[in-house]
Amino acid sequence: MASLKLNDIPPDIVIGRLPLYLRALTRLKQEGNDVTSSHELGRHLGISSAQIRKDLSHFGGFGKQGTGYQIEYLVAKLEQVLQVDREWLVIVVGAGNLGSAIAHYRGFADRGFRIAWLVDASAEKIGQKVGDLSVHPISDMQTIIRQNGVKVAMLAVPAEHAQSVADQLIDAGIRAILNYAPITIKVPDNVKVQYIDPVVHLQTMTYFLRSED
Amino acid sequence: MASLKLNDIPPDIVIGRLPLYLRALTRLKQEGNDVTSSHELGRHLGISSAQIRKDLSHFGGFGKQGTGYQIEYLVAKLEQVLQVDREWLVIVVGAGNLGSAIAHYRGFADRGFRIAWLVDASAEKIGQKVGDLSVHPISDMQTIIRQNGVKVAMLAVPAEHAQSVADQLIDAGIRAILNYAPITIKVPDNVKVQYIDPVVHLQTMTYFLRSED
DNA sequence: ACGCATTTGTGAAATAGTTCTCTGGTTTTT
DNA sequence: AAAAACCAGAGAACTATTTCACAAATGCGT
Repeated sequence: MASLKLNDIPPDIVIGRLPLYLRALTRLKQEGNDVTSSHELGRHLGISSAQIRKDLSHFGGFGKQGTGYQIEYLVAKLEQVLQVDREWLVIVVGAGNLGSAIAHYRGFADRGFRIAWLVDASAEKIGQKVGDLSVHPISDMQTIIRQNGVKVAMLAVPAEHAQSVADQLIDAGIRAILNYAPITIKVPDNVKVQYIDPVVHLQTMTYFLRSED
Repeated sequence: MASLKLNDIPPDIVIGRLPLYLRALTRLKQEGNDVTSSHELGRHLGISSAQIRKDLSHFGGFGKQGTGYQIEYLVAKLEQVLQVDREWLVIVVGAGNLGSAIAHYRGFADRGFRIAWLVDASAEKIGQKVGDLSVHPISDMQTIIRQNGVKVAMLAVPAEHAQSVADQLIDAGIRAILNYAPITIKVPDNVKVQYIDPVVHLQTMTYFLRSED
């Protein structure tokens, strides 16, 4: 297979920046650019050029001295590194306002993810149409995951149900959970979790809202 | 004023964890606990106890040897540090699926924020009811911000409009922007920005979805 | 009253991450 | 054709962050 050349073990924090590089590069491409440099990319992202070069160097030499990076090539490489050079099927748990908004969002498709199922616990939601999807009962959740080999889930249920739903997801084979519930969940080492809690971001910012300028 | 005792300048990364501590503490309180320890809190959050003690020590000694932390007291202190011991008025820009989901979400109120206005650029949305709010025209945005001294905004517009809307927000007095658009925006030093892009989180996780376990 | 188990806060040590600086190669300008 | 401007990659230096380890304080059980 020899899928990916690692010059050493890249720190997690580096992995977390790669999607940002990918996003910025895609935009630069859309704007008509064919090549870019660590300096230009850094300017777009508010990151030092040295950091970008160092980050990329963990995965191989993608650039050319004097020229910079061929955007198309670098995008392909980063997609390969992040394994989004394929399509991941995603199941969304919770068809409330948030789950529905996720199901409607058009921004997943061209970045490696297809929202393929939406499940909910409440009887009155079952069968309802949300965008292209119809809401499935949560009792079918594990079957859907197992039969389709789903590995990625988004969790948009109330905090009090997040842990038990996560347990069921993992039991059925889910290995990556994007958790919108404002609570830390416990998962085994072989499962990844990321969190989205807008209030955490807001509270981080209000800390700095002291000075009068 | 002498509002906050700082033993030294706390790193930004520490500030980013305080909302997580606050969230976990609030939950512990709800579950009927009155005191906790750095060890217990760390277990809930998947963080070492030493880190929690070190983080808190930047703002003063909130605990008691042998006993731990009085949750109510620590919550009050953290709210004070983060300045969420008051209510921040928030304006949401963009009344699409995402903006609407934000406007409906009940989780802001008890954590320091009140979603008070929802504005949108498209004529057909103006006047529509979204939860308790009605959609205002984006032409009123700066007036709303100025007249009410709004400092915090959430940005839920398409990527191509994010920068220009941000510029207008900042011009009107906004000092903290939570940006849901998948693009990095440029802001002056005295403005804080945080980003929420679910795809970035998903792509970070798929990197690790290599091994078969 | 005393010993033992707990627990904080903290300086020191250990890790981790970022920036600097230079080498070698490329492109553009004159 | 030479000079000047660019640029990636990488080791070294530097800075930041986390963990360790321990003194001092508290509460509990006997």
